[in-house]
Amino acid sequence: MPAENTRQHIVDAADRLFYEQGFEATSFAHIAKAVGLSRGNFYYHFKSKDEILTAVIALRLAKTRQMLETWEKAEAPADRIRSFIHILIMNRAKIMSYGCPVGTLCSELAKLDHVAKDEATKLFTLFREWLAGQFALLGRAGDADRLALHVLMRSQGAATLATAFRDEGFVEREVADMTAWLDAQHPRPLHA
Amino acid sequence: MPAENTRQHIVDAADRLFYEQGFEATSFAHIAKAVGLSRGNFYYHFKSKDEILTAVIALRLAKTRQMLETWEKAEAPADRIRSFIHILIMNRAKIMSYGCPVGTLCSELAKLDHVAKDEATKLFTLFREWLAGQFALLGRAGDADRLALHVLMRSQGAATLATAFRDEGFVEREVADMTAWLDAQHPRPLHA
DNA sequence: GTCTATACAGCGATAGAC
DNA sequence: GTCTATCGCTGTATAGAC
Repeated sequence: MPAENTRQHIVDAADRLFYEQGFEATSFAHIAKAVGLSRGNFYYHFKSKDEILTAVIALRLAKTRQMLETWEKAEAPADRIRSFIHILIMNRAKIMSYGCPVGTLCSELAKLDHVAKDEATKLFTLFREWLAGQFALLGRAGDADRLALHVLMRSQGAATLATAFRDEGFVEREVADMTAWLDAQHPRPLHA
Repeated sequence: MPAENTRQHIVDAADRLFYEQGFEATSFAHIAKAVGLSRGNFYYHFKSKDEILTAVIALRLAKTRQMLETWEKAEAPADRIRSFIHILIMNRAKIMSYGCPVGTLCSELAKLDHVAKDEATKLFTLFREWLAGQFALLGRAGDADRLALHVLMRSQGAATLATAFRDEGFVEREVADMTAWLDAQHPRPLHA
């Protein structure tokens, strides 16, 4: 297998395992087993576990940028924000088991005081700036960042409680509440 | 030193370290060093790490019940909820470093699929039912649980973002927003 | 580029002296 | 009730054969 393919398999497996088990709790053995590789061969591709983490964060940033670009092309600003909110519905099964991939990673790395914690925060910053951009397009340039943080805050709170209580109905109500809040933030076209 | 004292010292140290470093990342060596005890002697007091975790959760539940009781005695219902919200201000330094002790523990134990995860969720349930009780006293018995979850959700979201962005001003704005929201939920006495 | 073998530190946990 | 010594295992990481 070419090195690039193997490398990608490692990052994909690490991405999933870091999310599902946490960074600290995931060992090389776990990743190696998931990829079907020997532990020793690992270090040909990555010199350390931190290097894998860096690659995982870079992958998540790239995937997120791609998702946001897709929304930018297909939808109107208000619907783009709705798409963001609906991640909670789309991924509710995983969120109830493992929480939000961004929030839980940032929290874990903060506790570990890990060198990559600022890099992980960039995932939040990416959403924050994108959401602010959408609110600006909705005529709320003056408080776009505040509104963006509000959406992020509610998503994170909903995800954390969804994990703790494992209540699917709660997630649906939170999304409905957020959507109602969003509709109240901008003039809706009457012909919609 | 009597066994009960030593046991309490262990639980206190573990409580702090589990919060600051996470459960998985905290070893017996860390706790032993913090208490000033040898690793081996540990097992006289606790048979396993999970047993220490159980004791830590029980301690947190007891401390929380005590705090809520204190508020019940001293304040009016609306002020009790304000006291809850103001935990974010009181503990903002720790929250910016380590997140919310309840939310981060529940999320970590969920990822680990740990046997004690439901026990940790009881910390949330304690706050949830207490908050619902206060909203009921404010004449919102009909949707008290929904309002309680809303307060919990916002607190959790604010804590997670506070940890990620380490922005003290953000915490203060969130608390102000939540307080304004709270004031809109119940009729305020005009003579206040 | 992948393997086995291995180093060494640290983990949770145990045994037994004092 | 606290200690030291130690077990077996797993952790990250390396060396070198193929």
